[in-house]
Amino acid sequence: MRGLFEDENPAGKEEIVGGAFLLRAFALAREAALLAAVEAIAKVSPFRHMITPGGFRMSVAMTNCGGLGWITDRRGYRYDAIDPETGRKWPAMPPEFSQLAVEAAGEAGFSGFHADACLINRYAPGTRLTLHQDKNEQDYTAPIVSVSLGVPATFLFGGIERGDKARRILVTHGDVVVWGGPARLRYHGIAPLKAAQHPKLGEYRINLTFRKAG
DNA sequence: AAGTATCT
DNA sequence: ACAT
Repeated sequence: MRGLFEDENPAGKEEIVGGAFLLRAFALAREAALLAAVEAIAKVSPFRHMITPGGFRMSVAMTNCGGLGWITDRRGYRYDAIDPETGRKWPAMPPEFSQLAVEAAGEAGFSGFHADACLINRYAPGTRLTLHQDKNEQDYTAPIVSVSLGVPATFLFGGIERGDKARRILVTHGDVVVWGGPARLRYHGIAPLKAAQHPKLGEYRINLTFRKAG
């Protein structure tokens, strides 16, 4: 039974499939620090809509922090230490980000996770991310840690092949999804965001995705 | 194809 | 299906 307010979801761990876990409300107590850090990062490296190799503008607005940032342009997908929009290094990974990532990974059974990249995605109503694999990282032994903030979204969690049936999981403010090991290369995405309002983020959803990219 | 168009 |  859901609470009267979306943010009242009780904390808890649920295994989605082998190697993938939903940590409900895991980041909730840190929302103020996380949102302040996102705001500071976006002042240095603003959210922008990147272009896919196919020449399409992504509906999700993105920025990064950490030693490496995920980027896409007509040449392909990759990680780079330099923000192509500013010509400077991505903002440093805030300590509260690193701490959240290692703790969430540990809670899911992946000890010693040290993220060197954090992709920050901003979703407006209607924005989506079609099913894809995270496969631009150097090795796949480290898990992926995905933190949801703001309006609720439907997280799509599929299989190893694109055509595999995807599970639909409602992720709300403060929820964290961690996947690694046998689930590391599973397809995943976000269904078109339904219009809603969040007290702190208005119409937006923010997602922090931590990786060991290098 | 981390996106879009088009068809059932 | 398409084919950066």
